Amino acid sequence: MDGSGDRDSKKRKSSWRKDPVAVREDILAVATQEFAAHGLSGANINEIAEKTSTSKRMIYYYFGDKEGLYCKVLEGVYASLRNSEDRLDVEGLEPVAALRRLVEATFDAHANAPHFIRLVMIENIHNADYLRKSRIVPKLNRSIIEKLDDVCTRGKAAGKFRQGVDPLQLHWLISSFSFYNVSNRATFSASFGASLYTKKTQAILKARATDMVLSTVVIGHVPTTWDAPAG
Amino acid sequence: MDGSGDRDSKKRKSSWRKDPVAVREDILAVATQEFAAHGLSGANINEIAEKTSTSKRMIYYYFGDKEGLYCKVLEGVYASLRNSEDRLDVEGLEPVAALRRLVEATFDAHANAPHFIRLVMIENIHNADYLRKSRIVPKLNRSIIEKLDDVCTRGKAAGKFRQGVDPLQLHWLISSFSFYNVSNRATFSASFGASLYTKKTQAILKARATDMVLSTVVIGHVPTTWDAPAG
DNA sequence: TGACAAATTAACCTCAGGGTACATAAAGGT
DNA sequence: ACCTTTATGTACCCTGAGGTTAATTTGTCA
Repeated sequence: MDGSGDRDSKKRKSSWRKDPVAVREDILAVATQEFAAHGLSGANINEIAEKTSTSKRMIYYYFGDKEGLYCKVLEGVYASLRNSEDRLDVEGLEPVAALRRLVEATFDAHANAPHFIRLVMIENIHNADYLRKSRIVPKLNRSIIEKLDDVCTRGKAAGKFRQGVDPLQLHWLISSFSFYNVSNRATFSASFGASLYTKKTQAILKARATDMVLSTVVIGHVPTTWDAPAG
Repeated sequence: MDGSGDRDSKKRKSSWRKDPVAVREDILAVATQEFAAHGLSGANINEIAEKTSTSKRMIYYYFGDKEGLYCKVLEGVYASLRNSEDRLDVEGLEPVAALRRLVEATFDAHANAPHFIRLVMIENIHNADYLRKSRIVPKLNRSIIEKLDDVCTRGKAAGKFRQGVDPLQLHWLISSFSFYNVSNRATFSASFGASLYTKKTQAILKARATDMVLSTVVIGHVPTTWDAPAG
């Protein structure tokens, strides 16, 4: 397991080299894990330091204090979710297919970004105090709304979407089940069992939620997923 | 405002009387506020003590330690949400009306129970560790599922609901937007502005979400809320 | 090659905050 | 009236964790 660790430890032990970028990233990666796991007050700077390959002093050197570190972590996860959204190409698709794709992609993106979800939960506990300080995050979120707006505009123009459909409200709706599905998994399972969290049932939930969104937005869309035998 | 506070202070000052029930409730009420506001590790026992009309010593006397107090707070808010759900009489209504009523009531109940929402969020951060220890909470949650199950069964029997409709999945869906609407208000507003959180827009969101649920569950239901002019 | 800045280490400081020890007053039983 | 149990007030302890000081090494540019 430590076959190649030799070189690394040599590097760090007898004669360490400077590598500020790697150190910063190392700290951020560990801090993301820890803040996501335990929250702002719950996370422990000493533990974060131990899990990095550097020392506590470096955390303060690069990030000032605990809150500074937390802010950078927050910006990091927001940026990384934006990336996964931006990779989604939806402009080329016909409006209904585009909307379907957007909903499914959002559902999946949330399911695959538990750190993001947990940090957003934590941030909500803190009334978004740190998010509001960030100058980069508001920009990040614009792109998803623009995508939805584009789809809605084209859908209405084609006579396929209802006229009153509002991109922001639609985003609220799509986010709600995508987010809740991950954020409340623990309490939901504790209350009602884990039956909704098998791979199979998750696929069903996604399909039904997607179908449901389409049936409110798309004129004449008839939902069919519930017609399948239960479960 | 303190016209009658005189008697109370007399009671506590010169010759205090024993009143264990009131003391316990006082502590619980304050602790609910504080844990909901700051989380488990974020809440401060000294501050809780200061905000009660009793002392820190009594917290440990009645609740053992911080986690013990937190558990009781958690059970308290769950119980109080159950109450608001149980007061809802839905058995007498025709299935479609009953479902509509259930969705609207759930939306409102969540909107009016911010403490509950925040504590559930906090509990999810802790992977529902404390909720799982509770023996009373699983019982509490059964009643809402039973209500939904009753409505679904009647709806299917009347040929109005799709056959595959599943009460637990339906509950997941209804909870998702009801919960998210409150839980993520802070970050959502920070990202996209607070336009969705006016009284008027909240009513619209509730109506549209309700309409959406009905359109997936009820055969032949045509959603109309989006047809209104945007906003 | 030596001064200067940037990066890093190790040891230390401080105090907030969870938890306890001990004394004591009120109620309740007999 | 006494003893016991329950309830309460005061003062204190002490560790964990956020943050700092000061010295050391590495790189860089005259």
